Amino acid sequence: MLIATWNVNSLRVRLPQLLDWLAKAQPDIVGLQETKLVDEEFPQAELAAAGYRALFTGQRTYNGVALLSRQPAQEPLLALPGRPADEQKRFLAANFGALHVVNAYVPNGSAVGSDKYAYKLDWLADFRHYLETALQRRPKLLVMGDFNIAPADIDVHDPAAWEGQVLISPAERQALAGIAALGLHDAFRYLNPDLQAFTWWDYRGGGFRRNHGLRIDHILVSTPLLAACRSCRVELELRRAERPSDHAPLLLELDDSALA
DNA sequence: ATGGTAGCAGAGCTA
Repeated sequence: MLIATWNVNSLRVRLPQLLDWLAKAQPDIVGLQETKLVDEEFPQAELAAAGYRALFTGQRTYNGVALLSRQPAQEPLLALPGRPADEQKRFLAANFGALHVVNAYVPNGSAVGSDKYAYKLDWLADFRHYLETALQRRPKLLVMGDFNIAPADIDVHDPAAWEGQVLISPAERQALAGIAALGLHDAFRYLNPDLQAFTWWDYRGGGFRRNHGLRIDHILVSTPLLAACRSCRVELELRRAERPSDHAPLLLELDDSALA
């Protein structure tokens, strides 16, 4: 089975690309971030026609996440437990057989030391707590999304230029390491120990053309799923497209035994 | 060079 995560940066704008890509790549489960759509405007019919069911929780202008799947999701969860009811729409979870799937849009953080940076670290603490409890109930756990954190210097095109900046700062990396320490493994790095690859390139300054990117989108898998991981790669074609998202999809090929 | 581009919304914020 194929599992993918993609920050679409407006599902309204990217829907034609998404539908083309679903038909081509045939993923089984897809986590989307930054849909920027209220639920009433979610393109449920178009996705159903393409063979995908959808869980979604959206808001206007900012945030919004969706979880697409060929098979129906079980026990959907539309918000991160422990956060206030009026929270930003950044979290979805559901079960597919034995597999517990989490899709997250981690706050960007704006700038180190800002209020948004503090919000990011606070959100990550609650996120970690959720994952810790989820792992106890559902040991086959897959966590995907836009984490807005580059785990190590190999994941940064110019670590010296980025030193101390948001997305790579020590506190953010420690928060991600704390999640990894629960027993959640970075599937891309596990399968490609020395490969440099990016999932996001700034729209500004010809970032993609110059390959000035970061690897900030991730798929984490719990230890019982490691043996089922076959391959993990970045879908660069969608970043090359006309009017692209600033992120490219990340795909994980997982043995079907993961569902059992 | 504290810029640059994209999306939403219709000016300024967020990324």
